[in-house]
Amino acid sequence: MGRSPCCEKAHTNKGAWTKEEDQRLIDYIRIHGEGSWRSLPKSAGLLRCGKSCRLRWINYLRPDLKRGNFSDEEDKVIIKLHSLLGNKWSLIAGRLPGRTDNEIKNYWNTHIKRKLRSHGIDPQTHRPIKGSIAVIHSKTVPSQLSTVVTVSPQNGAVDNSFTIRPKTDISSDNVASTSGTTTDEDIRQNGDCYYNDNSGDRELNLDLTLGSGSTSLVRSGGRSGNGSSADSKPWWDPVTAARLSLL
DNA sequence: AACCCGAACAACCGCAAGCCA
DNA sequence: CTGGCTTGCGGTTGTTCGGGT
Repeated sequence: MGRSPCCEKAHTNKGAWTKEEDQRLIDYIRIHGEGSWRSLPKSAGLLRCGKSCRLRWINYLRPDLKRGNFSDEEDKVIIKLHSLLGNKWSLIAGRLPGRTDNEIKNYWNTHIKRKLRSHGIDPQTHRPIKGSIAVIHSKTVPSQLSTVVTVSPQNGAVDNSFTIRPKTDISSDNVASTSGTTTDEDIRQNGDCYYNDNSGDRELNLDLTLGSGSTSLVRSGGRSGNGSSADSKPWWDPVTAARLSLL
């Protein structure tokens, strides 16, 4: 069958973009807006593949990009989101205004992976690497529909604990929804979880749902165990949540 | 000064999902 | 429903740069 090539390779430039090419792309998008990437290069007078134009715009030229170093807060958000979502860079990027999936992916591969390993944590599984096992205790308080999870790393790190409770028990403050994508809408529809880090005064409301095949913090059964759905799994996973607190 | 090496980041590639006629 | 086209995503590769020897 074979797919038609995304562009006429013989007549397209590759490699680093020149200032002139950047300017052409910026000017064109300023006037015509984003989209129609396939036809854009020709219309804009660029000898580039549409894909390449899109990538250049999204990852480098977009005016709302933050650029510069990642803050500690952003680090934490990335790590926590990655522990829940895995390599879903676009979803993670959607929660970090001004950051792109490519940027986060690169940052993860070059900085965070190393940082986690140095703390004895496997960056892929977010579990302690053999030899630096954390002890996880959890205590559910049914009357309050909340669970207190205590994590005691054995590698000398400071103990940590946090509380998880259904989001409806708290104020309706949400993290800013920046992407406005279907995913965010799904998140709102499918449920959410409130995450409170007891070790400090910051609270991180991840407000997430997950794709298929991952561990989930999302409600999958009755919150109070009264069997409102077929399976009786808790609506959040304390082990996954515990992993978060390690970071 | 020249070389090597690793870190950082930009860009490419293949694939899959979504859209639409 | 089907198939072609477009767009978006994630993995990977290529390039540049800075520090060490």
